[in-house]
Amino acid sequence: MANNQERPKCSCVQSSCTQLYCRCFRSRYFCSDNCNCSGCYNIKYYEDAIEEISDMIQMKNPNAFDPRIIVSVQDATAADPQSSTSAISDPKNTSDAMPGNEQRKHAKGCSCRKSKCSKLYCECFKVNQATNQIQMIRVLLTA
DNA sequence: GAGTTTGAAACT
DNA sequence: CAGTTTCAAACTC
Repeated sequence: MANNQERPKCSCVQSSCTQLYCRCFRSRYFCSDNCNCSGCYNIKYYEDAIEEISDMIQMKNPNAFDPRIIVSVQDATAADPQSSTSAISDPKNTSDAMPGNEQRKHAKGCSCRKSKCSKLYCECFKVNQATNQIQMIRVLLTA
């Protein structure tokens, strides 16, 4: 757990990594040494400000930081045998408080036009790829 | 490595 | 709420 395999890195210039443009910020990671951002405020030192800004954004758009986790179909059977009755297809089930159980997968559609969601331009595609890799690793570990 | 394309976020 | 602009990343050369 010490290593973050998937640390989103960014190259933000204008946003100071304080807007959702920034992948790190949107994923709620602090920018790291691997980032190429300039004027970055998304670091531990400015944690206070970041938190404040995040709060502001969340107030405007509660779904702003929702990870657009998508699909990961097989995961449902393996990790979540009992609660398959709900949560996924129930938007009214407030996603607010569910500590310790983050099996919910709400897909937030993309707006891809040209790439047909088969290029990394598509955020859904990216998430799928990441999920796929994680599953592969999990399979390897389980086997 | 510089320039283009692409889609998400921000803005009007 | 639809159209436009801004932004950072994926892609191309």
